[in-house]
Amino acid sequence: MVTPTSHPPIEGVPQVRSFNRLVTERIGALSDEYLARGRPLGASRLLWEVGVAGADVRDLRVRLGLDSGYLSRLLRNLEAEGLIEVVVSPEDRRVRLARLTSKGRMERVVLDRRSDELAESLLAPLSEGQRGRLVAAMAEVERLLTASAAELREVDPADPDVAHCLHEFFGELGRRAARPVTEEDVPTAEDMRAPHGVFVVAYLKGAPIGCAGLKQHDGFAEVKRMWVDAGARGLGLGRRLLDHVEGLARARGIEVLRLDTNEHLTEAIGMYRSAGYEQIPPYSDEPFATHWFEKRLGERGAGDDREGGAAN
Amino acid sequence: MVTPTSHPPIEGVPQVRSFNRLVTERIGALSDEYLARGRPLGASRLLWEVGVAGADVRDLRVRLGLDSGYLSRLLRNLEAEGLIEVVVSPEDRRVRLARLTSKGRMERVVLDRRSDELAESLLAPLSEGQRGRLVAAMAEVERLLTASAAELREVDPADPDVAHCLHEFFGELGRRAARPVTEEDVPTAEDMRAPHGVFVVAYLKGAPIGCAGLKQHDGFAEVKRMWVDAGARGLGLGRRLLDHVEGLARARGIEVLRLDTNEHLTEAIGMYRSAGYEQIPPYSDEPFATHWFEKRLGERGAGDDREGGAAN
DNA sequence: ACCATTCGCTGATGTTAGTCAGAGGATCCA
DNA sequence: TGGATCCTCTGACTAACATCAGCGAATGGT
Repeated sequence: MVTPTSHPPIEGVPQVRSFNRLVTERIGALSDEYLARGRPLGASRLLWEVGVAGADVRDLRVRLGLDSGYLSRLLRNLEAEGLIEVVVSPEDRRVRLARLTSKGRMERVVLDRRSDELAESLLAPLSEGQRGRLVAAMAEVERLLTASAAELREVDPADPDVAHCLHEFFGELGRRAARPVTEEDVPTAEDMRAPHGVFVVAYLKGAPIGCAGLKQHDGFAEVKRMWVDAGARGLGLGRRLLDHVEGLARARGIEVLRLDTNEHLTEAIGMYRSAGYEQIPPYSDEPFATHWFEKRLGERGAGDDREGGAAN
Repeated sequence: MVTPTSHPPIEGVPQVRSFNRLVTERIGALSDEYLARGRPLGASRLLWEVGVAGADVRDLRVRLGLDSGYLSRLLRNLEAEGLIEVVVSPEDRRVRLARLTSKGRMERVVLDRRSDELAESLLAPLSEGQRGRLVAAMAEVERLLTASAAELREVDPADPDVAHCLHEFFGELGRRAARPVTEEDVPTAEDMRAPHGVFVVAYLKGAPIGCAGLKQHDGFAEVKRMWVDAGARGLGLGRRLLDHVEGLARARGIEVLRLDTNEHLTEAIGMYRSAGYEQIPPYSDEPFATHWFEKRLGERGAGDDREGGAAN
């Protein structure tokens, strides 16, 4: 799935390797020590994932990425310890529901405490100032690794994930522009199906968190439905989507990209400008459009050195 | 071993926990995927540790923290794959020496490449600027986690680690002061044995990387032999050692601390001043002493909130 | 009413990781 | 020279972490 760019060497690889080594050793070893309470670590994780609200077994399987049989066994072990109980779901009697017993809830509290202690054991030896810097640096690493984990995929416009994205997109547009948007106002992405267009969805841990579409016209192509989930902003994902779509357009020999947007989407407008788009007169009559932009795609230049054009 | 401070809640615990979760999942899962080349991960790690120069089995056992029997088995597996060969050491025929065959060296190169690819796969989706920030933040996390992993232990002055520290200390002192120091000039730490003093050594991964001693006199105590290994500077270890020794002194009811130092140890002098030590007239005639300092220990105040006094 | 599918469970089986006791040879020290 | 110690290996064992095939009950679509 991941195709590391091969030719231009990426700066910082040794530092990343060194980080990986240190962090997996230190954090990994400590986690075991703190969290395996006489129980296999997998069971502790499972206990945690069941959570106070309970969860159905199907979800747990997906979340933890476990084999159905294996999970079943783990559940029975926890059940034997009296920490959880598994009952059939009232809605679908094939589905089973795991939830914590009161003993299980107590154990979960203990686990929570142990997690805190693990974190404290890392912070405790440091001075006040060092702690602050460590926490800040960890937050930065976390943000950027999250950004890096986002994956772009070309998706068929009929995919439910596309509908989700468009729904969110128009929902926000309506809110920002203070114009109510009903279900029927939300268009499909059928006009961006295969030969005449592409629809790209950004995923994080399997959930769609952004999108962008490309629609070909005569002599130019149009970038449409640029959206990034509110919870995933600030990760540079919008720019990445745009770069990706531009790469796809370039690969198809397209030389001019256009797009329209709404005056209330200020961050988007800023991003388009900084990506080299210039404002042009209206070329469409989309309901929400207030600003129109255009960019000539030259040869791949500086700043385009990622995502490998049409790859991924 | 680690005793998390219990009462004053430590800031940043949730952030650290979140970081731990993300990093173990993301890096851990990726590591497996990239490095387990059809071989158990442990074997790959071992192959790596044997290294181009070869290593004797005893060292490997310590470095990887493996059981003697288990390691033996792993070695035989690698041997069966034709990746290493194990021969008896010429110096001590009990000891066995593992070294890579040419096939093993090639495999190690592949492993190296895979590690690079792992790192690249994290960096590749990011923009130039994000990469720079990620690498910088990783370096910061690594430095601070290393600092946090350093462990202070009270050690008997006869321990060979103490000799090592003093040797390094006087070596550097001689170099800085441009005055040759012979083996005989290096004193022992016998005057800091149990009831009349303490000697504290800082360890990182089992290796001594710093020290500080406390010697009790009438009416005051003296801090002596403050040293931090050149490779471990900038981690705040000097200050931590000093704080720790002050805590020990306080616990013994000592109210006045003195120390002498040499004009060429400028960082140390800076640290003493910032820790509240004030310059006083000479009180000793140590060969290298050029500056003398004193600090009155009051009640534990701000900035002393770590390491829990005499604990650890 | 039927069939395909979904869901969870069970049994069989395999690999990885790790522990423990002790054998056997080599070395060190008194 | 004789014990104590060191180093490695073997055999026996265990726990954790899976994978796979198939069963039986429930469900949804036609």
